[in-house]
Amino acid sequence: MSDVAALAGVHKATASRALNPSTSGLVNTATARRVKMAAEQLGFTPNSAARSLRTNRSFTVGVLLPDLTNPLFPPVARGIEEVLNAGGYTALLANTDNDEAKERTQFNALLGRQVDGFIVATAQREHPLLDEAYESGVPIVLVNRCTDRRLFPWVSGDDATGMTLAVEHLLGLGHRAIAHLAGPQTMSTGVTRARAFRHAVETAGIGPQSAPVAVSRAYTTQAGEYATHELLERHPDTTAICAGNDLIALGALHALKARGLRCPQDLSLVGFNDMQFADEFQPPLTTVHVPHFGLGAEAARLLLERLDRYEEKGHPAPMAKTVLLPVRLVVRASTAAPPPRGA
Amino acid sequence: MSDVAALAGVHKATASRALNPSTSGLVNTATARRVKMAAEQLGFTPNSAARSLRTNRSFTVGVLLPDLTNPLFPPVARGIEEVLNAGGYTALLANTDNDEAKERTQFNALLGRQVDGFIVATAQREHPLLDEAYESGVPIVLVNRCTDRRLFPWVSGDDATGMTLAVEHLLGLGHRAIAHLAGPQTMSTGVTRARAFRHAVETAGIGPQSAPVAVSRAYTTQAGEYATHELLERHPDTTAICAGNDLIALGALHALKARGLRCPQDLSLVGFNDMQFADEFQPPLTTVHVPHFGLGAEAARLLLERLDRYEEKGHPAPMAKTVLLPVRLVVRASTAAPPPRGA
DNA sequence: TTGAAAGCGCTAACAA
DNA sequence: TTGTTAGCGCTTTCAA
Repeated sequence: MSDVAALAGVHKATASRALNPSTSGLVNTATARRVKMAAEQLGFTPNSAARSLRTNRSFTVGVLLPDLTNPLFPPVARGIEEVLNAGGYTALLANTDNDEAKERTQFNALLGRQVDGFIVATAQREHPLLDEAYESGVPIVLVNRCTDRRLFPWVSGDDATGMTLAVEHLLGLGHRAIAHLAGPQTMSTGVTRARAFRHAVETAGIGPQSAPVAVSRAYTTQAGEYATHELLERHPDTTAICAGNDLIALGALHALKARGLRCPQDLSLVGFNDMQFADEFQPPLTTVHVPHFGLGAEAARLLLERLDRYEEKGHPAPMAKTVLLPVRLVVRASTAAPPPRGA
Repeated sequence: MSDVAALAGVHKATASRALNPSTSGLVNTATARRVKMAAEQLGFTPNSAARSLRTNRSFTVGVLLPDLTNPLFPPVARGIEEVLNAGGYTALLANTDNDEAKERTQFNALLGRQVDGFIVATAQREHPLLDEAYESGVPIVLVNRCTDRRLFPWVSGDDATGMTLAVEHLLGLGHRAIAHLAGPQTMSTGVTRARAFRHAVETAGIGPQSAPVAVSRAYTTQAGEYATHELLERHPDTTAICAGNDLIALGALHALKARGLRCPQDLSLVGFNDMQFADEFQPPLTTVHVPHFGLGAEAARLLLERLDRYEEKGHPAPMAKTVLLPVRLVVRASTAAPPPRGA
């Protein structure tokens, strides 16, 4: 930087001002141009560590994900990356594997790296770490899941509408014995979708005994498979299943095969999320499409907004606003009319 | 840090020494303990920007990937993350979308963030950016793909053996008209697998006319589908296909369906990589399993080694060593004996 | 074994 | 509009 200043024949402070978009207005246009030329010529790259040290901002955002290997999250990460990069920020991804201790470690490591804020996709309904983080005042935006205490801005797909769409689709096909394979009830997505399911079947005049809810202990294929067996043992007359997400639905598919049940001829199945390759399952899965890239992008936008206000006016009262992105039902081959009665 | 030093009753330089594992040997054991207690008590986190500024190292590594959304790369990223974190480093992931300009931008952005080195999964056989990077001396390790100029250490699955396994499996089932849907020949994986294919069929005494190679213009479902149609137009008597990767194989599956061909009854198909959900395809895909997590982990290990040597003795002659991890064939339902002759 | 002091590269308050 | 100066928090050389 001194070299650039020297080459341009100005003081390094002036060079700094010229090179920084937010302060380049303070400098003579001609001088600024001269400095930029010099910087270009010398291939100057500002030292971000020095800048961070001085400004107390790293232009870096920590992103807490359960697991990059879950096909749900790469699109979210891409959406976040896209918006953050455009704003001059970099995302630091960290996987927590749904492990509270690991999450704490990652969170602290990220804090040590002076991240300016967090985007968190790992929220549980009760979340001590997030409660503490709230007290500390770090800017945080939640994506996909939220905590019961609505402390932070939150971006999600419109789960309730999605589940309603799924149930109505099944109803329209003639199903009257519809079950829900709910996700874990420790997560907001698990209860929101289950609640919407109950409301939708009730509205259709279907009693709880014809619309059982089984809870899968995780959003995984394995847990979904297990829960399906359990469900069908107790409710063998079920003709359709709404799964808490696509992985649970995939597990259900496995369970059906194991029981010699055909999908959709014997039993219809609807997933949730429309994750990558859901259309390659056997049969291709009818599911609720959630715009995951958009979720990430919007979450990043909210955080950037907060970060910029943070910079300008100090700590504003954080607004725990909710952004629900629209979802739609994608009908594929896993749903059909129920088998004829008594078959 | 000054606070910690004060609480422990020592100078901040001593505190620094006590807290840093590599210099804590220089300090009295009792003093060191006292300092650590104080740090704990105050919840002290060292400012990484200040450390970076002073030491000229960020303990950060840039990772260039084509696209996180391609199921190949999340496991690689996880392997990298695991090893890097254990060594006190953080990975900065960047997606290039196979776009040279975007890659350059990302690379420079990462350099601006003072990364200590790179792990690159985007290598093309000819790669100007990597040539320049080599001149500049930044530590770099290649993963999965490599350049023709073997400038950097490189970690990959044993593609040649994998392809041989695939061909031998097909041969064993009785196939004598085997085609290869090669990946782009601008990438090392594309040519290595194609070369191994040619060698394997030749060894089996099958002439080139019975073992055609069609080149897919990308490692995507779409490109694979297109290439399959092209291949089958010209070689309708093909009874088995070795695909350059699983996405190409998936495209082939689509093409077969479109042409009214059944897999594996009419045509057998082998993929490459054993990506997530390859076992959910219709039919479940026989493919060559590549240990992607291991690839990432090993690449990170090589880079860390280089980085540590770098620190200790200045710039050593970089060794362009190659590490090939073992692969294995996973037989599923997309391969079977060829249809009876004349059928 | 510890303390003193300098300085990494940048930005921002203040002065000119 | 530009220059001067101080200092962000840490590490490291040198001296004690």
